[in-house]
Amino acid sequence: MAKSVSAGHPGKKSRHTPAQKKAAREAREKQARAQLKGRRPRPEGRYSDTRDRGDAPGGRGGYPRRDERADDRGGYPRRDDRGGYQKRDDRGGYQSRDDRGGYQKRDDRGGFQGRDDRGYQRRDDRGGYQKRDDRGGFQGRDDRGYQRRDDRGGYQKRDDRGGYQGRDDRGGYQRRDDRGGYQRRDDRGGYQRRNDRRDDRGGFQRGDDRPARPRWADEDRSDWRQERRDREVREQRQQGSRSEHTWRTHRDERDGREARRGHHEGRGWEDRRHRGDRFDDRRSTGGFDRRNRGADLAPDGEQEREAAEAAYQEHLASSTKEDATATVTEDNGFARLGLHEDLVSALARTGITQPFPIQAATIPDALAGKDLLGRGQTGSGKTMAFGLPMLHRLAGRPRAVPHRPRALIMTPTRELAMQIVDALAPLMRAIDKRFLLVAGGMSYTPQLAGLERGVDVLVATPGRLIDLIERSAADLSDVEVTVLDEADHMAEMGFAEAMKQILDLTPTDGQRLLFSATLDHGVDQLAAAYLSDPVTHSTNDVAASVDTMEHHVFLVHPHHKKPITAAIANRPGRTVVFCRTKLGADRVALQLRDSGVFAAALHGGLNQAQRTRVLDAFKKGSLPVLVATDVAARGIHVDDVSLVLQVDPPADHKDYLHRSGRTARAGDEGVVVTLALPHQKKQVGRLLDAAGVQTDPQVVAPEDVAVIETAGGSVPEADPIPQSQLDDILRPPRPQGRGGRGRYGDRDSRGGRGGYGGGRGGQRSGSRDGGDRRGGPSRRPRRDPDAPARDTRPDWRPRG
DNA sequence: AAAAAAC
Repeated sequence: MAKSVSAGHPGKKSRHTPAQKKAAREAREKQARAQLKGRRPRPEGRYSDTRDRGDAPGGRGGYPRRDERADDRGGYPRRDDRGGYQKRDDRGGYQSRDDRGGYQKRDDRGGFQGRDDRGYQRRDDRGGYQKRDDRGGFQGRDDRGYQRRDDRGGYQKRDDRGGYQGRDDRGGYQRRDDRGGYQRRDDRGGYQRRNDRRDDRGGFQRGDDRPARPRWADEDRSDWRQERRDREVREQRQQGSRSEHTWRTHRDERDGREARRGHHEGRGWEDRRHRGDRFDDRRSTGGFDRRNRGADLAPDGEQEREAAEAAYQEHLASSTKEDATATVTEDNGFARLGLHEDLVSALARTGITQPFPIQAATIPDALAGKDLLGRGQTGSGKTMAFGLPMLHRLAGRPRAVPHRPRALIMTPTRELAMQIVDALAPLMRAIDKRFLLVAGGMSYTPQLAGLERGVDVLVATPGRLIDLIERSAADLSDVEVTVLDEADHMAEMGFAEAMKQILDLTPTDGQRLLFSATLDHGVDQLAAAYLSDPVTHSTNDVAASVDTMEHHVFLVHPHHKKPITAAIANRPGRTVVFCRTKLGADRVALQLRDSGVFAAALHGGLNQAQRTRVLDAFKKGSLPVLVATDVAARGIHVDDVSLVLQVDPPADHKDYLHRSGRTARAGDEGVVVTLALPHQKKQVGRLLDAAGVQTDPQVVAPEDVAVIETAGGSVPEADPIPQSQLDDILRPPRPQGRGGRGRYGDRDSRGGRGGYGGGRGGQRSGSRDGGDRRGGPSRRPRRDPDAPARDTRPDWRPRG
């Protein structure tokens, strides 16, 4: 633990002063409460109190922000901007922004200059918080523009547009990628960059009118296509000559401002196209089509809600096994490990009585409080391997103080986080602990409210957690156990920084459990920095050596890829198809549907509701084929995936193992087929070697039915799958209008809830906390009579 | 190189 990097966080040390600590907490709580109520906290006496407490990052000092903002456009304004989450509810976003003079102020304080000035520096010094703030500041603004439009336009719009939304969401990420870091520096070349930026700046105006009604939203689709063609021509011209900048400038001068606007928008569009997926994505998810079919929507909405409810009930039923009566028998392996009896019996109720090898190996050490480096395939039971000791440690302890979770589980993807909550929820209820999922793409409200109430176990993805920490909604200084799941993924570039930031905020003497499928460079570093004297455990099996897994490599001609893919995927049983890119996933899914194989894409470009719904449909079985990017390669567990088809070969052997690990789980049989184009043969060969797979590539043509059938496939003969069938999956269940809020909470995550949490907590713990929930404000915890009662969504928040 | 992760 001495190794832990605490030096950079002197604030942490200072927390031995109880008085300070208390004052800080009180101020924080007060502020958080105020935020929850959508108003600004009152000044609390001297400035310095609040500001000291803020310990700089994010400039959390509450009150003076407003004024200071004009002077120093540092973290303060940002916080204001972001604090808007509540206000957003109360008031229409844009308007109030204008009311507040938000834009103006930003102009005054030279927001953009600030960004210009600082942008470079920041990138240079890369100070975590600052950079975040800044990036966030600008980015957030942009994103929020979109977002807010979505929020306001609400539900319907999102419905109408379907895939479109995804595009917005993705815009955020992508943009961040583009702008952030080295990449942007590389591609932009000063000029272009500056152009972009100028455009962005113009974007203030744009920010004002655009979100309200993006220009293109009013355009006919054909115009779009025309415009797109035009742009393609332009692109070609630009590529042809290296004088893009000159050309642009010239054009701008020639056509004047109006043209620049057009240019700007065009540019944005081009950008998006370059990024790969927008257009096709939208097309494949039928956003526009749906928009044009608006008339269908109203009745569909009702159906959809019913369908979702049904799906939800189904989900409930399938995750309600805990009801089964079971007694803890003498040979219960978990009892022998010394686990808390409530945990053991809760496990027994779900039919789990014997630990998997990794569990048997790690649990004793974890119970002993040691730091742990666990290496094993997902599917080997890692969730319980860390979950059980963690909960054992919490069992019988007093409830966590508000905002200060006792245990933290970090995962690289939202899906994985949900999955972990699903798995651990019954156990946490069994020992009467509150838990909360904290992840992006979902509403803040329940997360803030949950933290406000106090959460014992926090399951989180990094970004949102940091966000909440910056908002002072979460404080990690009471964390006793930290779990990093899929640590190899989180040690990757881009994630690592966030992980370190988070780990630095947890006490150095806490227990840390790190799980990773592979132990390579990044994980080494992370482990060395944050684990003290760790015990290493590995289940020696790599996925490839699972003897129930069968591997094939098919060498295919590029032209044959599509029919062969369809023939392989057209099979009984669940199939996961992996693609390298989001665009590829969308395209393959579309092609499969065109060929009569029902498939849907899953990737990070979809909005969270869609992601959840797609995955849920796949789990439920209503969707037989999932076409995914590597978002699904790690950790995601779906029963009975009998085939993994890699349309694009994985990037390296680790990815191969991760991907193939989606099948042949828990002793099931599974087939892994990798398609390789001729020029990829060598690469795939190396990759398989590294993965320890022995398979001779076979040359396969569409006629080779016998070969294709090795995976149980057959040439599909069905009609193309209509878009509507996909829509049925993607479309959120909808509590229409504001009235619907009660049950599912806000729109953004409602879909996500649809199948996932929905009321799982409600259902199980209904008898326990239902009253509380219904009781609304009057039954809120004493200490917080003002907490919003709106979160009636039972899951993802602590029960209590 | 792509994907993922906050707004």
